[in-house]
Amino acid sequence: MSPHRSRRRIPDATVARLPIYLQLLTEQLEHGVSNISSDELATLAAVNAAKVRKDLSYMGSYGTRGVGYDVEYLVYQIRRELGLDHEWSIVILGAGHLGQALTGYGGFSERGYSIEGIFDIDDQKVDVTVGGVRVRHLDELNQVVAQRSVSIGVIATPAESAQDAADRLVKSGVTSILNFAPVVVNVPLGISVRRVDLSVELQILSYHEQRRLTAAAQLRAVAGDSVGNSTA
Amino acid sequence: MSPHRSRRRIPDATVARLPIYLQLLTEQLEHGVSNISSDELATLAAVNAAKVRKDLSYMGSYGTRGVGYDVEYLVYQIRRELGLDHEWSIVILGAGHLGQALTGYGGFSERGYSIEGIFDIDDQKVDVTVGGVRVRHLDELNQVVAQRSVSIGVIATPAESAQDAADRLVKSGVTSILNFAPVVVNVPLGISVRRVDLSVELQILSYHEQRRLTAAAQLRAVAGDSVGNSTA
DNA sequence: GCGACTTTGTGAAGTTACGCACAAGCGATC
DNA sequence: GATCGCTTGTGCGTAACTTCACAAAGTCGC
Repeated sequence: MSPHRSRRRIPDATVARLPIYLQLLTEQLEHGVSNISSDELATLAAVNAAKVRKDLSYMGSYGTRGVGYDVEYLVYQIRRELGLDHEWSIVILGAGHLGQALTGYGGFSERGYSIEGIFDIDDQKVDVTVGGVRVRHLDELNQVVAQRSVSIGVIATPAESAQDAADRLVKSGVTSILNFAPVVVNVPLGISVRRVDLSVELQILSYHEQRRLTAAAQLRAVAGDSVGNSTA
Repeated sequence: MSPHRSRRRIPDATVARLPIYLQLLTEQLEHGVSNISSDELATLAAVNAAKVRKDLSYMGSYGTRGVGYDVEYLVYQIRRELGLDHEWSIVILGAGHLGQALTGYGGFSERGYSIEGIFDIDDQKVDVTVGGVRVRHLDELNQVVAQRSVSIGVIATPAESAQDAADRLVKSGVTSILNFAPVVVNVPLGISVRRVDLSVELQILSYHEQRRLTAAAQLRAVAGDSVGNSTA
């Protein structure tokens, strides 16, 4: 997939779990926990302990046998691996509820993402301040991206404006895009896009709920059969 | 994992993709496209065509060789499989920006999720109307869940209130929980929880951006070496 | 109706991820 | 400083997922 690979490649599945570990470990650190075993971390993350150890081993071996891992050092290593050891400048396009929620979402600044600007095309929203950040007009995007060397853009617009937002981001020089709008946006080669659809997880959830319900119904039907087997 | 399995089990990886297909197909339908090939759908979803065909085959074989798939029928089948052929009643806990964004998010109602209530513990927020829904006090939760037979609860509270929200949801009788707060919540056995951390995808994105940057730096270093090897 | 062309459905091969099981290593205790 | 208990790091078998490749099955034009 990726044409570039430095010395040790970390599996995608592991990369997807690192943020979870990082969050749990940071939490533990705040609670004064300075050492943790793979077993404990596995319980917190609801995964297998061997998986935790293998995941962590991709970053080098930082645990002590018989003891566990130093939480602070682990946090440092994961942050470094994820590129969170320096600030990332990001911009948010769309100052609706979602844009505002993202701006106010502590998880971003907490992890080293600095919101350099939130933009909207609607003059009504421009100049309003949300979460300490003044909303700017979309026309100022290029300037801000260039000046603050922004490399990541977040699309929080309605679906119909998402492609336009993506185009403007690309033109401004952003190289990675996080798309919260429920559409697939087209971008030139070399630009990374990741999509987050807030309703996808809900649908996965209802799929399982659905199965649970039908399974229960079938059990009832079978039980009924074995008693008065008239409905063969 | 799941103790129940009806006739044909659909792989998790496929279930996770079905919502994407559904959304793309619905979009196509709106554009007047009535037939689609696995190849076209694969391009839209940015995946392999064989994967699309295999995914769709788990729901039974609804395509026509030499022609493709009937978009409308496919939409119907996916919806049925995901349990979207009937309405799901959901409640949202937390009326902050995220809760409001979710309430106003078209993707929910569009797919058959009916927001039966949005709740907050803060009296300041209670009785305000967001997205056509009046914010209620958390104390009314049990009543609404019972009356409207709600089975899915969404947590959109700050991290520190998430566990309390989960407890209240479980007590009220909800059996599936979608958690947007960046913490892991504990629930009794038999309750499904899925977590969505808005910053996880951002971290995966910056991981790749990071790698891209270091790969480029290494290339420059190598190029520099071969030209004027003074910076060994 | 027949041949050329298209696209599905799916065995089989290939790839990635998971988890067991255990040797290796570290700390503590006497 | 040897023994014991605990936890890491990882080789390896297995499972899940992806992709290839092609026969089967359909359409279309003549």
